[in-house]
Amino acid sequence: MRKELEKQYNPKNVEDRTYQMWLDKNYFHAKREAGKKTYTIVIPPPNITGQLHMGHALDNTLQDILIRYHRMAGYDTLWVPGTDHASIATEAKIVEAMKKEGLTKEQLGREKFLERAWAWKKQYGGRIIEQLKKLGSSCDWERERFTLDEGCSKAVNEVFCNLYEKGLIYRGERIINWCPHCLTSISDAEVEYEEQAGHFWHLRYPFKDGSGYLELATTRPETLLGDTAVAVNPKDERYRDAVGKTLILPLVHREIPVVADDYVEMDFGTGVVKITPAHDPNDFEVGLRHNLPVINVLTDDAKITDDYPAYAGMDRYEARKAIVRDLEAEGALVEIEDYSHNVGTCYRCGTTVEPRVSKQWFVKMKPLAGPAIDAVKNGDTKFVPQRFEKVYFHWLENIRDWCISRQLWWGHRIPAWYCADCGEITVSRTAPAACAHCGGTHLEQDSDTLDTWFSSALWPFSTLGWPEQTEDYKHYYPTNTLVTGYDIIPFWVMRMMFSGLEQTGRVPFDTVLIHGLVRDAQGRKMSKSLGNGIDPLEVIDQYGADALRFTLATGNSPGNDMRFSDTRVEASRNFANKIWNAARFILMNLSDDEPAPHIPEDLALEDKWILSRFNTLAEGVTDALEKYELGMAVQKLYDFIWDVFCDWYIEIAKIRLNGSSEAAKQTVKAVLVYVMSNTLKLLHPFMPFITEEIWQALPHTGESIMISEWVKADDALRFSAEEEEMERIMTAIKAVRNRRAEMNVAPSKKAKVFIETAYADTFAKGKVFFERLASASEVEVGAKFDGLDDAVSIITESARMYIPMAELVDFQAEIARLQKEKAGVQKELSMVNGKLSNENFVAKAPAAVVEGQRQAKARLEEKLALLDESLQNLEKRR
RNA sequence: GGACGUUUAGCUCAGUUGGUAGAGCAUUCGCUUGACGUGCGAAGGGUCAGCGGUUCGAGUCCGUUAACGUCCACCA
Repeated sequence: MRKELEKQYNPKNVEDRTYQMWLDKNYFHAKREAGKKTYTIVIPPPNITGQLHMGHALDNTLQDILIRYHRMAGYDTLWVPGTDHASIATEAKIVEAMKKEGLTKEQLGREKFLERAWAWKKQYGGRIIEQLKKLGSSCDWERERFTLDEGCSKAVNEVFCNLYEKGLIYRGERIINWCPHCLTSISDAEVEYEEQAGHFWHLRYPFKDGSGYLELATTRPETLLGDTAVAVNPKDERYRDAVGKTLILPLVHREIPVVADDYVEMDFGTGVVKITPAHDPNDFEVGLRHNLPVINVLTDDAKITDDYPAYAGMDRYEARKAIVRDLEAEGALVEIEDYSHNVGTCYRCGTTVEPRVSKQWFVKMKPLAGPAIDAVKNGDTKFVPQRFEKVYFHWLENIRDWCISRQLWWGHRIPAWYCADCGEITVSRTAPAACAHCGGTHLEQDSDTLDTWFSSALWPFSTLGWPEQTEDYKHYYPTNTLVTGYDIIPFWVMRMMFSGLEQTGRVPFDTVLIHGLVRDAQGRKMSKSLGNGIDPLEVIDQYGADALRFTLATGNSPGNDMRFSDTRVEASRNFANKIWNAARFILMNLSDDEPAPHIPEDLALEDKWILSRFNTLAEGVTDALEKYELGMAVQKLYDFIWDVFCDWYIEIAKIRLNGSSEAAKQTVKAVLVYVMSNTLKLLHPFMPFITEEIWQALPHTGESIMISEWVKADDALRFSAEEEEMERIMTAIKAVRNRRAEMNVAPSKKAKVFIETAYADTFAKGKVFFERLASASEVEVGAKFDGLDDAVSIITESARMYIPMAELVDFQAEIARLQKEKAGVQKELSMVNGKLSNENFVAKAPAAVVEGQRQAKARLEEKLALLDESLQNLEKRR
């Protein structure tokens, strides 16, 4: 007994069961099959802090489409899943949770804190994996990884030591971005700039010798405490004499020099800049050039240090007020001006970042950036769409050394030990027993951890077992496609590229497929603070995973943002339902012993037509997938299934299914099954659940659609003559429907149709279609009919049709209508003629285009002749 | 200041080797059509942001202007 399908598709009855079946059969597992080409994707590992959002849903839908397509197309396909420990984000969440219990990190201690972190990982890491499964992601769960697991940690240590040994990692005192809330350094990429309204405080610093003042302006008066110089441009005539003189720093009354440095813009403000090397990156550089002292005035949490008793313990904004007040009292404040400027904030918590001099670990970037740039320039890795190469190049070409140490506990601890005896550093892959320099045993490991992106950078190879030369690594590395959002290029893509090249000598992937952001229906970025995020799981619950996937894949072009709205998901849900009902119809007509899909022998016109159209579809979908045009592929499928297969072929198929010929029934059933089940294959990467469910219900060979063979275009299925014949018939049917609708004739009112045509053979084959699709009670095809002068006439390029409904004919209106139609045809024809009589066009345009125009001309002329003839007849009658 | 993107039907968007435009939704009209009203048939609606250029031919290539958006830089 064939399964009775419900009238509407209900994804809830299908999805979990189907996914479990795939898991049970182990279809997602890559088996390192000999002789097969490999196709590998490593997942951008979601943070364990959050849950799946629409961005993940898009990212993973695209990956799953590519993975499922390649698996069917015969590749040994691997999708490596996993999660990211997200050091700073996770640690912040745990600290926050602890705060509610009245606990701090320090009270708990490192070890206990890490226990909590691992418990967190277990709980939330697991949740996100479950969510990926709900989406239908066909990841190889046996190969699931975590950035902080043993293997990845080993890779991290290996890379750290390797770079250190090559002199590409160093420890040094530099100015870095410090987050006073997260209490850690962050990298340049982790700073977000935002425009803030602020002020310009104009100050004057007196010369020591009493010869007056230098006036300057600052946005951060509190840093005055750490000023160690004032700078002017060496070319600035106004201050030529001032250079080399000594100023008295207001409030502090320290003596500071006036230096000359090109960094100062003469045109901006007064052309005088106060220099605070400890709290401004540019000033730090100036300080280096002029050997200025570096005076740190702020604590970790951005409070004034005890060195300045008047302000000690005040946070930077309090101190600012106090200092401004005191400056005013001292007469050093000239004026306060409103000023809007960009302020760096922590991408994690939004706190204003404090540039700060601090001892940190860095990766020397210049030697690593070069090969990463070259690899994209010479095409070893390409971006889709290509324009994102520019973002990539821009970052690498302007890159500064990467600050990789973080004052956090949750992460890979830096494999460096400090010797209490000699003070030297020992960097080692495993905990050293003794100092490498003096042999002392009083070693203490660096308390810092590494930037979370340090381990992410190794993800394409660390997940495959590197640094061991594992079978997986040898088999699946380099990977093929990396799918990610454009916002993550500087954080991740770039770093994977230089890490892969440096460590493995090869690019980590050949293609980077970039997608945009998913925005809400108003085009706003989905965010927690706005509360406008749409939970993919709720969408799946309401409409099904296939509908969500289809929505995300459709009408989306690479690299562009997309808006997400319910009406779009509804359209996708309706599409799923349409497919479901097409299948239901086919199944209704099948017997229990229906043979597996095959192409029968005695094909009718419409069979050849649909097979030919299907063949074109298979070719187009495959082609689009190969070119990463997923939106194109899905559009082609939608159009074919709905407009071609359902609206035309199934309707026409009903004629034979209800007919008396058993042979014809077998043929049409076979074609229905063949086209349906093979179309489902093409659709499977996009809508895996419904396609599996229907495919299983249809006659089939094999266990599952997801491991069935991809459909290849086949020249034996190209029937261009039949396609043309069907086009003529379909155009005529549409014209009849159109005319009837214009005249408000109810479909139930059937009428005889006479078809005058030079294509009598074609229309003879299509006679029955008119009955089914154009409300014809009877159809006659002939070269010429008489006595139909009172009938409604309809003219296409291939035929003149008459419907005898004299009561509906108004001759005046009819003449006007035909004349209008004639004018239209004439206009088109003169355009075509214009082209064809243009020697340049005929000579230079491709032959196919010229030929197309010739055919168009012929068709238009035929139609024009038919129109003329009808008009003459009508004129005569009047 | 620099770079990039967007500007196509009322709305949201497709349109990839240049051959004078499509979809979904919305609107209007008609439909108990034996798979589906989450449906069927039909209709209206666009000088493809403006200007200039290349070309036989430009939504598509080049230049330029404008609006909007994003990223980068940061003149303190």
